[in-house]
Amino acid sequence: MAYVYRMIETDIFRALADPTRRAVFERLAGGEMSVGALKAKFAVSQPAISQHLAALKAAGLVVERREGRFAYYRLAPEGLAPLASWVERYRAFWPEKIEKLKDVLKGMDP
Amino acid sequence: MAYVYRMIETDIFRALADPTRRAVFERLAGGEMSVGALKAKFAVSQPAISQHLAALKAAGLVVERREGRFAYYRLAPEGLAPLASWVERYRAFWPEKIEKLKDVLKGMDP
DNA sequence: GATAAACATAAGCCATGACTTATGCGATTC
DNA sequence: GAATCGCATAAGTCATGGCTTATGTTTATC
Repeated sequence: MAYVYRMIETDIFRALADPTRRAVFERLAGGEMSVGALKAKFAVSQPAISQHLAALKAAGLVVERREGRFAYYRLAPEGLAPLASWVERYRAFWPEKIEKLKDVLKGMDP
Repeated sequence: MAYVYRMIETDIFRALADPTRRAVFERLAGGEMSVGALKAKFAVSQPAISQHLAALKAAGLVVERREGRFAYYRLAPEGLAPLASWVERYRAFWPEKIEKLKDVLKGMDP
């Protein structure tokens, strides 16, 4: 009976822990993309992209849309909800000034 | 010149991706703890705990306080700021109703 | 000052992960 | 309908990760 419940947070953290895979996720923030178009943006093989997408999909972070022989992937941002929730839980421990730091960091990112 | 800049997000995601290590972090939310006290809460060896703490510390998620031969660790919740910032960036993509889902999830966690 | 306690570090083991090339499979094109 | 395209899956390789059992190292105890 051990380990009956998989922790979705683990899947999400793991999916986003790899820099390439996280970059794929971030790319998709620009809009829906086919696997081939996505592959063109990275220095890895097509199977590698497919494998990353499968991991992101399993974590609930992207969704697939089939159209003929093409597969289009787009963000499933609601998949981040458990992650946001997890972080939120520890926001209670933050000193007030951290809120400002967070805003600064937000501004820093492209 | 490649890979000069380490991504702090990667360290944070990686640190929290392991269930045991994340559990250690969550434990520390209950308050400062010595390594020995922490070890008593988990079914792993003392070196394993020390290694997890080292990873969390390297990611900026906990801080160490030395007192004689004891080492006390406590949360550095501000270390979550880059993570919160990262999530925040994609909150823009969320549908409105997700905010409610997040609250539900928050209520579910112990 | 020798012993023990609390913790960190070293070294080794085994599983997993991220990548590759090779292959399969449905959809299109000729 | 044979060849090609777009993608997924299989299989293999190499590096990394998390764990273990030693082995320090520093501080307290006798």
